[in-house]
Amino acid sequence: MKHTLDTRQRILSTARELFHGNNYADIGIKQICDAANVQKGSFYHFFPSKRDLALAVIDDMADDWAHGFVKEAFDQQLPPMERLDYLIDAAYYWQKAAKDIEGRMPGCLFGNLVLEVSTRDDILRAKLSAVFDKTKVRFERTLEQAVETGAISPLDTDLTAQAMLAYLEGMILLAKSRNEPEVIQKLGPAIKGIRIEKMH
Amino acid sequence: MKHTLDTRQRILSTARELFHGNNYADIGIKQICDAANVQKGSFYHFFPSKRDLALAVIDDMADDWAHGFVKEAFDQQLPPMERLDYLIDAAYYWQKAAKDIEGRMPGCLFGNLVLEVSTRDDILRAKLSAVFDKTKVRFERTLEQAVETGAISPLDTDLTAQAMLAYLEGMILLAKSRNEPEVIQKLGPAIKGIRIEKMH
DNA sequence: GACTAAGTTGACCGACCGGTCAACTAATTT
DNA sequence: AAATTAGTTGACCGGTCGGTCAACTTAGTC
Repeated sequence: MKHTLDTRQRILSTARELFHGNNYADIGIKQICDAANVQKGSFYHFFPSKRDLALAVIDDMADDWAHGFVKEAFDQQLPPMERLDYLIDAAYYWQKAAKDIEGRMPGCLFGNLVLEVSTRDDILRAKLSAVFDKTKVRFERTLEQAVETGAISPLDTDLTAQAMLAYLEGMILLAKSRNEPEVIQKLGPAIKGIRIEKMH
Repeated sequence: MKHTLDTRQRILSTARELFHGNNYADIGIKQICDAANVQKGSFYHFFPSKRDLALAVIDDMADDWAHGFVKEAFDQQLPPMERLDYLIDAAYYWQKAAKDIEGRMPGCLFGNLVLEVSTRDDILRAKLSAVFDKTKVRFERTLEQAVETGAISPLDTDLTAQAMLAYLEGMILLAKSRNEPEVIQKLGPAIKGIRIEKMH
C-alpha cells in the first residue's frame, strides 16, 4: 500500500543508472538502497536477488530504449538508410551528454553487461542475447525496406543486420576505451557500407 | 633465489587465464594464489596491488598476442587483404577451442576488461586503449600496403583501421552474447568491405 | 661461518558483500 | 473493529574481499 509502485520503480531506475555508469559487480545492494532511499528489507521484498534485479533492469532499459531513441532512429517516415544516420547521431549525443555530466563515457549497458556476466550467468546472458536479437530485427526491417525501395541492392538482410549491430557495439567499445564519444561520430557513417551478400 | 621468476610467471599466467575466462572483479587474489600454488604474502611481494597485477597481465597478453597469432595473421608474405581472412579465422578457432574446453566463449580479454573497468580506473583504461591503438596500427599498415599494391582503392587508412578493429571487437561481443563462436565465421568476411573515405 | 638480501609463510585485519528475518506500520476487506 | 495483506524497518548473519605483517627460510657473498 502507500506507494508501492513508487518504491519498486525507484529501485529500478536507481539501479539502472548505477549499473550503466559503473559495472555490475561493483554496485552493491546497499549502495542501490542508499541512493534510492529504500531499506534493504524493502529491496528484498520486491526483488528476490540481485540477479532478478538485473533482469528487471534489462527489461526496463530495453523498453525505454525501444520506445525512446531507437524508435525515433527507426522512424518509418524517413528513407530507410537515413535512419542509420539518426541512430549513430543519437548514440553519439547520448554518450557525449553522459560524458559531459559524469566525466566518462558509460558505453552501452547491454554491451557492458554481456562481457561482464555472460561467462558466469547463463540466464543473464540469454536475456541480453534476446535484447540484441530484438535490436537486430529492427536493423533487418530497415534493410528489407531499403531493398524494397531500391535504395540498396539485394543482400543477406539477416547477416548484414547482425554485422551492423556488431559494428555499433564495437564502435561504442572502442570509444569507451578512449573515453571519446567522437569516435562514434567518426566511424559511424561506415555502418551504411557494411554488406553481406546472400549465399546461393 | 630459488625460483623467483617461476613464481612471478606462475602468478601472471594463472591470473591471465582466470581473468580471461571469468571477469576481473570476480577473481580474488586468494583464488589466483590457490590456483597458482602461491601464498598470499608471496603474491604481494611481486605485485603491490591487484591493479598492478592487471597491468602486468595486459602487458603479458599483449606481448604474446603480438608475437602469436596476430603476427601470423599479419604475415608479410601474404597479400595484404588476405591477412584479414587469417585474422578472422584465428579469432574463430581460438574462441571455438576455448568453448570446447570450458563450455563458454571467453571473448577478448582486452574488450572484456575495457567495458568492465574503464569507468572506474583511468590507468587501466589508458593501458587498454594503448593496446587497441597498437592493434589498430597493424591494421593500418596492412591497409597501406593494400593501397600500394593496388588491391584496394585509396581510403582513410587510419579511420578504416579503427573501424575494422571496432567491427572485430563487436563481432566477438555479439558472439559471446550467444555463446556461439560461429558468429565470427559468418560475420567475419565483411570486415574486408569496411571503408572510410579520406576527407578532402 | 657471519652477514645480507630475496623470497616465503600463514595468521590476521577491518570493511564490505549478498541475503535473512522477526517485529512493526499502514491501508483494505469483511 | 477485527482480521488480512502489502509494505517497511534495521539489526544481524556467515563469508569473502584486498591488503598487511612479523617471523621465517633460502641462497649468494665476503
